Amino acid sequence: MSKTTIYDVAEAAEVGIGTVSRVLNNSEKVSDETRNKVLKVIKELNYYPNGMARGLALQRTNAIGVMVPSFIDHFFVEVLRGVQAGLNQFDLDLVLFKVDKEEKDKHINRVLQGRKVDGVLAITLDLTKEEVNKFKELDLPLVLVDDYQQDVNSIFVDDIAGVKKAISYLIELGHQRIAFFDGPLESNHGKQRLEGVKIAFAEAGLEFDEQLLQEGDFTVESGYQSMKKILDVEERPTAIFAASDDQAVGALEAIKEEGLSVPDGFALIGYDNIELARYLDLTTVSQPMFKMGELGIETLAKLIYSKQDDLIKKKIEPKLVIRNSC
Amino acid sequence: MSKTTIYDVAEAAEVGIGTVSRVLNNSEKVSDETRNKVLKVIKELNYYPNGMARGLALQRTNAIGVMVPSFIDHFFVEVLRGVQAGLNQFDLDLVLFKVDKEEKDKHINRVLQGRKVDGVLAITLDLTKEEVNKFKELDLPLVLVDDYQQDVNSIFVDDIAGVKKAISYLIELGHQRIAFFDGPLESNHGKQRLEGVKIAFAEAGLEFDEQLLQEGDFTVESGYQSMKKILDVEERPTAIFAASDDQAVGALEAIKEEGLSVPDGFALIGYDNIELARYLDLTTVSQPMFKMGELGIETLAKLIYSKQDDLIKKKIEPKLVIRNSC
DNA sequence: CTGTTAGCGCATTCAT
DNA sequence: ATGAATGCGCTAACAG
Repeated sequence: MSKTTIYDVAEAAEVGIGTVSRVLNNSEKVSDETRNKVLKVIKELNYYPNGMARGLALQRTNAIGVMVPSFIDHFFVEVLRGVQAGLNQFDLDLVLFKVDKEEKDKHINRVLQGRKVDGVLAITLDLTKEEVNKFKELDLPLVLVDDYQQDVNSIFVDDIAGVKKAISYLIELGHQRIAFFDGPLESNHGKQRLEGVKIAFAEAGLEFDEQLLQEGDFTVESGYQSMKKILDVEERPTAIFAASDDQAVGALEAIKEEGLSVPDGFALIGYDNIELARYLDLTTVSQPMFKMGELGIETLAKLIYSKQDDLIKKKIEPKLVIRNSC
Repeated sequence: MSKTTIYDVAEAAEVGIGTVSRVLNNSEKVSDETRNKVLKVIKELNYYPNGMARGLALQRTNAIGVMVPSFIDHFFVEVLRGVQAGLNQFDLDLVLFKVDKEEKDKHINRVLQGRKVDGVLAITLDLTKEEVNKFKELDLPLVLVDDYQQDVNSIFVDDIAGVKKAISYLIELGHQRIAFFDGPLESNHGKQRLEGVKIAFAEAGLEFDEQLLQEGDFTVESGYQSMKKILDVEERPTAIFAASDDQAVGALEAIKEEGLSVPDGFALIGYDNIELARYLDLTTVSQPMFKMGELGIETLAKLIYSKQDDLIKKKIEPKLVIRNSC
């Protein structure tokens, strides 16, 4: 029972393997009679075609790769769920590749050259132009999710719009001194979000005090440290805007340690709308993560299986979810 | 540049493809001179072997499959992280298969027969004997994670011990009427945990009031509904033990709606120790999810690549994490 | 030590 | 409509 091949089926059905292959691939050129005969044998023998062999012959794997940073958090889980939901419409396998920042090149090469997938979804990977080019050279379809690049298919959220919504809201509430806990300034998100902050201030006729900018890395610990520093500033801000909910959570801890609370001591806004935010009653910028995953694979599938080659870009609008932290 | 094959390398290096294959597979039987020559060409041409072809020839894919329920929650994410961590030691790809309860058979067959993986990790899948047998018939190594079966490799947590710890703790605190919100009674966990509850009561010389048993499905909504029902019972319990943290969260909501709180209105204990539990200050039974994932792939790798065929079973002890919800 | 050849399982011409 | 032959890219056994 260990391995039924197309030859076994052909023999049992008393036809050639070509015919079996045809019914397998729904070719029209088979008489109903033989088709049924073959189908019956296939069922009896519980036969399924070997994926590797089919891949080799077809030059197609029927699988898509999803590259994610080694750091798996709520964000990716949501995106992954979206990917899976989208995957249901197609008959594709999902290969998960973890990409360490330290060994980015090695990991990318592996995905690229192993040729085990027909296309790749790169989630929040901050790929460089050079890295993206490798995909082009090898003609492997690529879609960036939560990342953006000039001439690459991208599904991304309008960072600047999201940030502006948050800052504007705080300003409306009367806040003028607002601290901003950003992610790494060399990351796309870090840059974009800082720019958004500046724009929002400018549009309100105010100026952002760079003293109140803290560079961090989206983690709880980072938010905690940033808040500690802000508490030491001579003229404290009245509001905190964190570039991730995790950072907001960290900030909250530091605020509590100081004997203060939210929103009385500080107004606080996060980013991402992770599940925890609801329980903490944290106002935050919501990113449609599930949707991004879904759109991502839909886009990729289109690229791969309908040979579309025009650039596909989808910008998604984030929403401000207002709760009681400011 | 689109496709460099072993033939291109052989030609450029002026050797036969056999030789190239040998250096690729670190065969000792190649002179240093030719080896270096080939290696140089490989680098120049940026050549990587085609995974499909290699898989076909070797009857080995260098990938492992992870089957997960369609319902992806915190629990699974932690396990997956463990899997990835463990995967790092080996050079394996990870193929993720979602298994719908409704189409279990179809999905399992696909994994089984597609033959795109060398072995499978089945996480929290409540596989039947029959399903497990399919793997045996096809000689595809299988490791159950968070699931148990007589003669299958399994990494599992001692459910009964975990439940006993929770119930005993409540009894110590003086509670006698304890409601239990279980998962589906036809699931392994559902059965085990209920049994644990009964044992714990028996050992304390008490009897479990079946009226206080609520069957649910591990979700927040389920916990909410169960709590609603319990609030209608004539003689209310003083404590609630939920079979998942999510259920505990749902119960908490219902308790709050009733104008009561925890631990004053009810003592509350959850199960899983998800991240949220910490923030809710919820006492809960901790399952080492990350560890389970790590152990799972370690076990699987051993089965596949060192041809061990003795049954491997690992029982992990859960811990009671005491916080302030009771 | 190295080149050549025969599969691995399937899709796809090319004949018929 | 169908069977036989060829190739997908690679490994391994076989000669030399």
